[in-house]
Amino acid sequence: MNKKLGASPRVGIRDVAAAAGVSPTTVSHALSGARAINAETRARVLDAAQRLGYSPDPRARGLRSARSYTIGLLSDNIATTPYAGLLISGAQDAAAEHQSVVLALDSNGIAEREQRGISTLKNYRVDGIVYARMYHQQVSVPTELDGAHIVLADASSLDLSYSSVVPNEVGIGTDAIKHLTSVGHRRIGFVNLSESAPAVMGREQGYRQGMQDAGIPVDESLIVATTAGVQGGREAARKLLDRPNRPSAIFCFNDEAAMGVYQTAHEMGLAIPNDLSIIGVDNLELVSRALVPMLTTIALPHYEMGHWAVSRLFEPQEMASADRIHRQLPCELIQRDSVARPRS
Amino acid sequence: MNKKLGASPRVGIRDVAAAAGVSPTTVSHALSGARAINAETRARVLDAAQRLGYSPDPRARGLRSARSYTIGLLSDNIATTPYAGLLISGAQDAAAEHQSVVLALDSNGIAEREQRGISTLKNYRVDGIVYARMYHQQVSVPTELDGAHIVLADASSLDLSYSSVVPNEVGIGTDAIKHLTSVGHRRIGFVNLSESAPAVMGREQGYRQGMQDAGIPVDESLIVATTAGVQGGREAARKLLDRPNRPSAIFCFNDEAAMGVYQTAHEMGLAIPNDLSIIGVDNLELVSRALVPMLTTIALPHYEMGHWAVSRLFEPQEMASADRIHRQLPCELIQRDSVARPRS
DNA sequence: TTGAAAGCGCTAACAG
DNA sequence: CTGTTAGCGCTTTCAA
Repeated sequence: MNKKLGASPRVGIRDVAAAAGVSPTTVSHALSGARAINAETRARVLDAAQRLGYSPDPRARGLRSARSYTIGLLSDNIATTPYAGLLISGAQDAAAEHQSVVLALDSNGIAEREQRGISTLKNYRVDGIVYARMYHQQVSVPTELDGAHIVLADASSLDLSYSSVVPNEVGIGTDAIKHLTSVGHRRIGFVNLSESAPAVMGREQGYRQGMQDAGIPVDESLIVATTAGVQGGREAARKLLDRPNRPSAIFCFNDEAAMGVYQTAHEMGLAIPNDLSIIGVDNLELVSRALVPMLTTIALPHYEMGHWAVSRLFEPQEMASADRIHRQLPCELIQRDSVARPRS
Repeated sequence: MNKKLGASPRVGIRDVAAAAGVSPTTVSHALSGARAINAETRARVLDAAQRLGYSPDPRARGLRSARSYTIGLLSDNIATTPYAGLLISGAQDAAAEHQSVVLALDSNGIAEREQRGISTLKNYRVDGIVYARMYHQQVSVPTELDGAHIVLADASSLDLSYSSVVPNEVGIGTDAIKHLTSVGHRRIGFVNLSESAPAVMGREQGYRQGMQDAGIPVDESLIVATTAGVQGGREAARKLLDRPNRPSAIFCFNDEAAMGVYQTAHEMGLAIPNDLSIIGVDNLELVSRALVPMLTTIALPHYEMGHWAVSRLFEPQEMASADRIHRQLPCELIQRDSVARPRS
């Protein structure tokens, strides 16, 4: 007991070679498909490998072929942010499709930890790096990463020399408004953050676009910028609802803000969705399913971003050409119970 | 541009050896401390290594020395569960302290994915495995892992042949009750889950213990088992509060249940904390800070469990002896605004 | 206290 | 289509 994993003398490529009556080279190529092999020989090798439970040691493989079969994932706070961990899951799945694995390192937003993370990834000779953020933001890639094979996830950078994948922020706005106008709303408030981030700008643009698409002139007083968090949502709702001609629906920057709007609506005796329809962004199940009534919201494609980023790292064009792709992924509207047609 | 990471011909042990005027062997030993080296020579080597920015390739190292400098972390849904990702952070930090890295694989609760994860970890020749769960539960370690070097995190198993680390569930209960009784509560409700899990049993035991410690006989009708989720909290609160002699405080199995209790209290026109004090477990910031008033709760030691588990893997005793440690970590009470002394 | 040689498990380069 | 040889970068043996 307490043997090391694989203590039973691991079967190596020589064992398979012996069993199949061929050379190790042939086994290697039969398994990797790197060169043409007689079909029958190949079958014999595959069979032997299977029987012996052989699978190549990625370290030895990498040592020789200058690949590590490992992708690095450098993030700020993803591991500790609700559901953003899905980005990691997506990355893992994509890596697995290429017989690779992901080494996820979370800097927790601390610069020094990021530095160490970069060193670690370099040490482990990762084949590529996903540089990710927990929410869509503009980043500048650390210079220590220069020359590395990098894709940005849930982040974009000023210089466009890295491929990147982010949510379609404008689409989030237009989809939300489209959903609201389609059930009859015309006075629609927008609770936005008072920061300058891609998500903030994009969703506002989408809001304006959506209103325009519905032929509704934008009433600037219906757009209120507030601070992050539930508290911000409460305050913004107060401004929006505490007036004679209040909106019949509110599009919230995220679910947290929406939660604040719920609270204010409750205080004011407004019934959701009949007196006020609400739509959020994030699909934080913990919040959106807990609210009464359950919140209609737009889910961010975390899993998909992680998957796309890693897949991209494996594409030959990414390696070869200078053409970078900047992809915006669509976001899904999750219909629950906080939207209804307006009264009257 | 677009060179591979470390394309600039990486400095190897030979370069350092040349620069320091010694053999590669000496460099290796000077850096690893595996054998005695003349202090001056050693200094020269260290200096050269530093200057050249050398650090050994873990793959080559591992290939020779039968270690991979990699710890595997096999979990069910940790990456996608709010804040449980902290367990991974803790594991990473502990691994870094031992020049290692963690390969985190999330099965998403799918058996087939777990199987593949195990194969992957075996392939990568990890030095040890943390078998983790997103919440404290009883597990049986897959037989495929037999012979591996394993520690359980946020999980325990029937056979005690693996070291494990879990939250002190009983302590959670006694701490909660102690806090409540210390401000004067005597009729304290307990909203528990109707499952049979270590957390459920442990917290109830802690509740009883806490009441006993305060010299208060347990009123069985004050303990109500309900389903998981906010909805369960709402129903349980209804049972507890809709009676003449209602409790002045409620200890909730978790924050979600607490959220449900808040909602019911609101509906019934009960003011928190003055009419009803509430205490939760989990410290889901998204929930506990969002509620009005903010929720007093008990935080689970996710980070610490991850850290402990990996640290344990590196301890020689763990390797050598059959003595397994089953550790219960203390949990911190986070005081916010949902507890006050009862109305006379 | 140090160095030279061998080899971890695999794949690339070079034959045939 | 297949095999032989060499060597990835390091650490371990063995020898001095």
